[in-house]
Amino acid sequence: MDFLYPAGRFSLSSTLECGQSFRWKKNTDGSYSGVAGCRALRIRQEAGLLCFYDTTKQEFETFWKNYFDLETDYDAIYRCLCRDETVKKAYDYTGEIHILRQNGWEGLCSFILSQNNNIPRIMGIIERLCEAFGQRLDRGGYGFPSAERLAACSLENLSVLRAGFRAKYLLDAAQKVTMGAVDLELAAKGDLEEARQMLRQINGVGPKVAECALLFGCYRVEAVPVDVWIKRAFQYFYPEGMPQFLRPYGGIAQQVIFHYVRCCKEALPAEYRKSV
DNA sequence: AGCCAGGGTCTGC
DNA sequence: GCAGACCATGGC
Repeated sequence: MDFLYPAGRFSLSSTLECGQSFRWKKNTDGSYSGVAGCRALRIRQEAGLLCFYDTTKQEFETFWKNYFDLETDYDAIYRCLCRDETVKKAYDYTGEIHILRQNGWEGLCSFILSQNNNIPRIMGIIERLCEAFGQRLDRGGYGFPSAERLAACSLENLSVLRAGFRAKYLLDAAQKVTMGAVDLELAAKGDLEEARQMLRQINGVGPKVAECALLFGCYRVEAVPVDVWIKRAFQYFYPEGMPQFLRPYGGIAQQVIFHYVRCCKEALPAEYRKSV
């Protein structure tokens, strides 16, 4: 059974393609198929309406509404953020990106695997990770494997992922989460600076990966990951630093700008699209 | 062939 | 504190 929901200014395509989740694939008919947690979904947006395929009102209300963050007042957030010229330009290009309320463990793993890597390959590694160690789902696809399941693996077991040097980082994360040295529930609620330090105990988790895990895995919207694109973009747009008033939603501002400068060739002058 | 990809670690000044 | 080599893999 399908379920329809009026989505206001929400942009499904930008939200799913802006690089915050690696589990959604666009189908030839324009819909998207993906898995979150242990649930598979096909979804499309048409004329402002979100169409959830093969789901129920019940599942929408208890899961997908929260996952797509449809109850947060993004109108108010973007009204504030768009007082900044750069965010306004980016927003006009990308539309209303939501921060997905993804699982913390999945977010951590995803961005450990993202380091020095490109998005298509990250998607492939995560797909193989789920196929090899996750749970097969009724409606097709595979759930994301638990930390306990991965902690029981050896490095050789993970060789099927072809994740390269990142495999050992994944194992260390699985072990520390399983042991409780890293508590992702706490990272979602507690002091942000303490959460950063906790995550950076993990081998292979530096400033950027920690920030991504916090923003995209723990919904810490004040966390601002700085990768090479954001570094260049900020040098160009914010030579004096990001305006203070953006900070409470700095992660959202960052994400809109990230998607904008990557997708729109005119967003940055050529000398800022390559190193410094 | 060589460079790059949503970086991090380790070494050497 | 900071630059530079190195890390696996795959696409262009």
